[in-house]
Amino acid sequence: MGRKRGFDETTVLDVVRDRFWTTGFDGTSTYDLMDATGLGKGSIYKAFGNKHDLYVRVFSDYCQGLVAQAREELRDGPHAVLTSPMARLERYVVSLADAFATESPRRGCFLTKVTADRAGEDDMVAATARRAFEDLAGALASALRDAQDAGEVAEHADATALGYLLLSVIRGIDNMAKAGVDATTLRQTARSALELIPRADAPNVRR
Amino acid sequence: MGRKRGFDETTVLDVVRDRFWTTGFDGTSTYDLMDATGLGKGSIYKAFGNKHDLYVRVFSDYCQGLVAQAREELRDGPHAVLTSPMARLERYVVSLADAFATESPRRGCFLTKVTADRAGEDDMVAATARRAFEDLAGALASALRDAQDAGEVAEHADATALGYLLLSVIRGIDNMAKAGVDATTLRQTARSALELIPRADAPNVRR
DNA sequence: GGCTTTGTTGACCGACTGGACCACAATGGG
DNA sequence: CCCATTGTGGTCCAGTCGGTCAACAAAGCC
Repeated sequence: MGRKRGFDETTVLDVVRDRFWTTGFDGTSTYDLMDATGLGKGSIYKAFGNKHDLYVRVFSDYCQGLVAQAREELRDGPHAVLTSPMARLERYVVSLADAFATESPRRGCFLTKVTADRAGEDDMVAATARRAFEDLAGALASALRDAQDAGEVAEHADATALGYLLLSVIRGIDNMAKAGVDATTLRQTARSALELIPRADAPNVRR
Repeated sequence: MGRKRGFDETTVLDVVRDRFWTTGFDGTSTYDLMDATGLGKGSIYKAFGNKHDLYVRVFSDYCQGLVAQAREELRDGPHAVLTSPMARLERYVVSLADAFATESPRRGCFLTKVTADRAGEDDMVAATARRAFEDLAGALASALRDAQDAGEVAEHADATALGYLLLSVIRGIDNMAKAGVDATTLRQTARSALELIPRADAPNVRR
């Protein structure tokens, strides 16, 4: 019972996330949120609590999506888009770098932004970000292990460490992209990271 | 002629930078700045212009210092702290990662913070950050070329590309550190990046 | 000791802030 | 057709925002 909602929650949350993304937590007022969503102030507070709750909510949702997407694009198995694990890994990393370098305005990744913006002052945000980083590094490490199993990457390589390494490179490219560093340079940086991954001398049979 | 200043400009700018560092541009009010510096509002505005001017000023100063420090710690020549170029490079990268990982609260690098915070909305900031990134990557590349000359790094390696790669790894570690990722993991990430740099098969004579 | 010049202070301004709250609108069960 | 319940838009509030200003303080020049 009660009155039905006149807005689509997902749409509103997307719009709110984009606002926080471009102007940050402190730089986004409740009036900005009203303008962006078309909702009255009361509706927003009723539906999502206060500004901070809303911020944590959209950030948390974003991280879930980000991790899910990484797992999807990197995963091995029958539904994999590309058959080679290494090809998937390269595609994932390079396409991210490419996106950061070419989008306009360069807003980068919301996770990077939020972490720099609020992780130092907000334990809730820091915990969510940390979890996302660990999951992303895990997904990358998993892809690297797939590549090892396929005989593309050297067995002696530490997949976990390389996962964090690739993740940090992506984060760094994101940050440099925001400053306007040349797109070619950023793409090259991503490719360099991939090239340095130790390759197996002779390809194994795919088990 | 006229009255002398009652404060030390450098000290005040340091305090202001620290405030912006921890709470960001929008999160730092003019009253916060008054509290931190002990100056009246009028004095601040008289001496440094408006809030944005002050922000750009401390950021610009910080970047200059950051680049100078990198060049100092990485430089080859008679005044070098360590004789081996590669040892200097390793020391520089690892000590940075270590600082990001162990400091409390984890505030990371001001350059990373400012870039994420305002580079997207502020061309002045973006230009300064971009210049700093290019200079830092250049200093790293220069150190890598020194290592090549010393026979520590393979000749075929692209020093410029590796410079940007190391820089992006540092930036990424900074970002992950803010989220509270395990210190050991972050140190390991820095070491992994250094280990992947292609070494020369046989050391050359130092020319 | 004026006088100009620069530094300092705190009051003051209008605009804006996050959040509480209220009157009203829609909804569906009884 | 009520009426409890939930959604909605907007007003209101106390406090804060960035920035200006005028009165006052120290300094060197004549």
